[in-house]
Amino acid sequence: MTEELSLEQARDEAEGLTTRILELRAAYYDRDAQVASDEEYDALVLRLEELERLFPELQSQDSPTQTVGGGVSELFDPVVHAEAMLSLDNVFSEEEFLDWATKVERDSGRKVAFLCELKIDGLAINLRYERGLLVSAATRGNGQVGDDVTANIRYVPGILERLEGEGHPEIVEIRGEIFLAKAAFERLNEGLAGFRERYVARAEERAAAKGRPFDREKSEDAAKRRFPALANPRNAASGGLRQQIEKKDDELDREAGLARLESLSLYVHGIGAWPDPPVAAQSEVYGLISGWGLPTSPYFRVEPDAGAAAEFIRTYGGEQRHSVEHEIDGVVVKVDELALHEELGATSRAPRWATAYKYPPEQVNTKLLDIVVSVGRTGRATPFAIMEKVRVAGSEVRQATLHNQDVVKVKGVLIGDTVVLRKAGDVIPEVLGPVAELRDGSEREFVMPTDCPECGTPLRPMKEGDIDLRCPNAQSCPAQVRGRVEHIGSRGGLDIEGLGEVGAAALTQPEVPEVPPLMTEARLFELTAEELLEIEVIVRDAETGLEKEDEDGVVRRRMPFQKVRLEYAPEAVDLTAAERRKQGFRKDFRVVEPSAQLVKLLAELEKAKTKDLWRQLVSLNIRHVGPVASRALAQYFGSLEAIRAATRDELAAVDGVGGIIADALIEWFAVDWHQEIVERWTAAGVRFAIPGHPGPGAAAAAGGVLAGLTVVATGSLEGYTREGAQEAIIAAGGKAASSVSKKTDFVAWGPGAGSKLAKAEALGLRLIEAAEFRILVEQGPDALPPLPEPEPEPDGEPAEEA
DNA sequence: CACCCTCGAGTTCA
DNA sequence: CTCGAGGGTG
Repeated sequence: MTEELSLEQARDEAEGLTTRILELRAAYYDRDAQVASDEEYDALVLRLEELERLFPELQSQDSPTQTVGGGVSELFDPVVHAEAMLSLDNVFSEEEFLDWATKVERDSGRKVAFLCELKIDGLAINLRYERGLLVSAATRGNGQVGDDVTANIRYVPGILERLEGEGHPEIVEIRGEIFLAKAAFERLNEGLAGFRERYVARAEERAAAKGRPFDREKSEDAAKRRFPALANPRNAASGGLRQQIEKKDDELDREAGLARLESLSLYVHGIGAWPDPPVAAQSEVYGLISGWGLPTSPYFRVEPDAGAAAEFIRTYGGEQRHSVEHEIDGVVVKVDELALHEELGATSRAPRWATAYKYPPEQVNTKLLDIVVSVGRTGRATPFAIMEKVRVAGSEVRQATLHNQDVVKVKGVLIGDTVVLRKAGDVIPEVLGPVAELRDGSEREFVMPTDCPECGTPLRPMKEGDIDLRCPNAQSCPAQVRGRVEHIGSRGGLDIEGLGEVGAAALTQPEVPEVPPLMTEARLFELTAEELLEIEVIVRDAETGLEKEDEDGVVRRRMPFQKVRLEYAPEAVDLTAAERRKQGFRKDFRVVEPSAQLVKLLAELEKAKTKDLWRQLVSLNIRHVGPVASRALAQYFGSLEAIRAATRDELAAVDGVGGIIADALIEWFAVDWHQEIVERWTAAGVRFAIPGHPGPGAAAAAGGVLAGLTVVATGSLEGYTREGAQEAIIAAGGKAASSVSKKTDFVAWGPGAGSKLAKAEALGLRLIEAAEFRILVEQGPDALPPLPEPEPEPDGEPAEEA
């Protein structure tokens, strides 16, 4: 998909396609002569799907791609709506919205008030009442004809068989939205887990009764297929309403089906054709409907002008979006005055007096192309999803972790599935689950490999009962060595420039046969320019993946002191590790364009030899020994030799170190190849000591202006790097904590501060900014300007002022 | 036995 | 930056 397409072009094309598809469908349902071949129809739908993948914001619930199996399903009787359920035109930005509002005001020739309401991400429904009695409930379908779901709808709370109150017309179509509230969605998913358990228990009983053997695993799989976890509220609502509830004779099936229906909610938001309404404004219609006993949304407001309406849109697009009980995909803005509806009229597909402001989707559908397994520095084998690139919550996502094989199973995703993707906490991509309705049978199950994908060693759990599988070949598994070397070079470790992801891969990847790679990190500090100069990689064409050749033959470039740009190579994904290496791919990347920088890396390595002891300790990659424990140990013992010589009790005596960490240290030092690392690093000149340290047990002279105080820094503090701020706190004798708790004394914050600042505010902690932070670490807390007396009264927080 | 904290892993962005 | 796991501390 290399086409360049603007959003506008795509939208125009999608609208054309939508119209054409709906026409064809209508023709089909009117039993008209076939106006197009099935292939032509399919091609239209395919193209629309492709556009919606490229531009998820074009996707809407009334899109023909969202109605399964070509719109109105054969499983349900068709219902012809008395009045067509029009869709709404969409706007995607404040600018577009204001343009629309301006036009409406101009066409109206007077001041217009707008009714704003949250657009629920659910299913549109049309309820037909005759003489106050519910006669049918239908989905929107194609706008003209929908699916009859009357049998199901009766179980949805809030639906009335008979309208209450007075004054309803003889025949009335009431439009609303069926949805699953977020909390109900959570509860329903928990409930489904219960059904799975009951299903398995029943299968076991039945097997026992018949004296047949019982295969628990198989039964659990069957339970998962029968009562699958639900991916997201919208799909769950849609699936729930489209059950064949009356045909379910199995007790569990029926019960689960009812639970799904009873979890749904309804809000009504309009009335179909109604020639002489007794009210003058749309907002009053809601009062009327409420009077008949049907639920209306509490999230609506009449705004006096377009500016106020835009404010409403902004409010619910931001912070408030998550505080609403249900998912929101936008705001519907209607002209409030009913008389104007007539005047403004409608186009063939949408009224002119209303528009839908669409928020950027937080959840999108995308294709799960593959599930591959990677091994990290600790040897843990982690499956992750490779998806068709898709934009979600403001960035493009292609990968998401699936943690382990159990999570893959629980989520129920198959390779080839269309999956629902979101960003948890707006940052971390997460696969929620499959859209099972869109399966075509070509999907296949993910099988967790039994062997390490990089070194072939059989994977196994570390301890009995562990879900995580690990590669036990810690010493020489390329993935683990690479990971450890990268960790050594990282900022939290020895902070070596040039030894990041690429550098580590280049040094450890045993892909050039004539040069021995770093088989473990033991040789890291013995590297010489001569040796490094030998390492070469084959340059490949980014398009074809073929080896590049010049007049001397295959082009080879030197590594790793040559800067390399890596590019994602999807074609490498299906290869085994050995094949990948042979073909010159690094993991799933290919080398695109090398260029020079060696001396720098060697100089950096040289510098690292005399860096702080705690950094060197971190670089040994000992379980549970991160920067904090390392600092404590380094400060207390003063040298690696002293730590190595210490007993378990002596180690555990250090503040912040307990039995487990002590054990981890002792076990680490007992391993031969670990000792070799220490020996060779020492021989190469790594200092492993704090110069002038008096020796073990000499507790750090507790001093400094911040003694006994805990400070957390968050966001960017002017004049400090993230690291620098921590150093400053520690240098002043304070504790630099990584998370905010009520034991925190000060929270220094700057631009970009996130949840930590929010938490600090909630806890009522003392907040300081960069300038005050400087005073704090240089002169101590007493030098800070006094806190203004907190007003005992109104309106909470004092405004923060610079 | 509660907290509260750190570790470790994963991800994408500027 | 966030989460879960599992550590340490009071």
